[in-house]
Amino acid sequence: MTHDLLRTELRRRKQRMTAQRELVLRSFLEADSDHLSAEEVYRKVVEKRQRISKATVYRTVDLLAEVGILRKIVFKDGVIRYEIAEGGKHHHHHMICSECGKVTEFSMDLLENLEDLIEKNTGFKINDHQLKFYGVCPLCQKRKPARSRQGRKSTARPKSG
Amino acid sequence: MTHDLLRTELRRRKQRMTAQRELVLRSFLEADSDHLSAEEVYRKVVEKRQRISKATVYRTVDLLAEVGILRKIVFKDGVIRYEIAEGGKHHHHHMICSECGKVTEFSMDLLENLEDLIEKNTGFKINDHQLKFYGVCPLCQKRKPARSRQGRKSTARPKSG
DNA sequence: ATAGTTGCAAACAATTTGCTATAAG
DNA sequence: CTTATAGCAAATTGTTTGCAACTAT
Repeated sequence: MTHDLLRTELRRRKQRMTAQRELVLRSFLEADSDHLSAEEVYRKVVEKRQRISKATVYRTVDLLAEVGILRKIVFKDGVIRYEIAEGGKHHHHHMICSECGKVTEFSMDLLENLEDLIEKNTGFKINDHQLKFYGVCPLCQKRKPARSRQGRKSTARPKSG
Repeated sequence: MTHDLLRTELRRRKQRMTAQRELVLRSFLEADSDHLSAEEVYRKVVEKRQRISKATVYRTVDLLAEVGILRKIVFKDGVIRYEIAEGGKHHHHHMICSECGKVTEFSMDLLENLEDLIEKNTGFKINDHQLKFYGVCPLCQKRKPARSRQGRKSTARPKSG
């Protein structure tokens, strides 16, 4: 259970388990979508009529990432998101649709071996890797058979491309 | 020549070649380091005692990316950077040191085939992919043989981890 | 009791936007 | 001349920080 992992880690660090930390963790466990930004976590907690501040959310996701419960991921929009790390489970990767912003996951072991190879060749000590594919999902391909010529920004989110 | 490519594309779009666009493009061509943020481009231009505004830099890198001359990349700090796309040249990838922030490139064809495979399996139309390794470079490994237990943030840049 | 934690508001950083003056074609 | 573009400052967004009031342990 991720909860216990957190409690244990907090004890080791002489830090405390609080209602807010529980709420943030729970947001990820219950989330239909992975990849939550601090803002999204905040909204989820508030929607449940629980009390929390944004600053606490930022501090908590950061803490959970340090402890290894969450993993930080950033897509091209520059917004920092987090996802559950799920133990040392095989890495999954992300496919991001540049039209609708939908993120699809897929797993691939492949890169694990690569880490070792690269460590040997470069002397880099590798802790993490992230592979992302950017493209257009099947649905959006149907929606937009022809591409307009004017440079329009993605309507999926602020910024990005 | 990248310049001509830009001129041609601009003509097609009924847009104009300006001194500022030239300056931004030149910043990338002359840069010792790849991976420039808008802020960095701005500083480079100003250092050369040329006139430009930040807004123009932001608009221009965006334009250059749309045209395909630059490619957008974002590391875990959430800052949007750009690098020259260099024609359809084989992708290179990035290894980011979490201690000093240094970025090392390496190339790997491997993923090109993968794109096709994934397109077939998922129906996604893939335009781009990015692979990043996060770790500690050889130099920093020597500097910091033991890791401190207190959660300290990277000193390399604002934000990040 | 004693630190660690919260919330708030203010600070900061990165990026975008509205508008007028300017300059490219 | 006409319309795209630059510059500037103000607005937005995402994130961090200082500090007094709280609350786990």
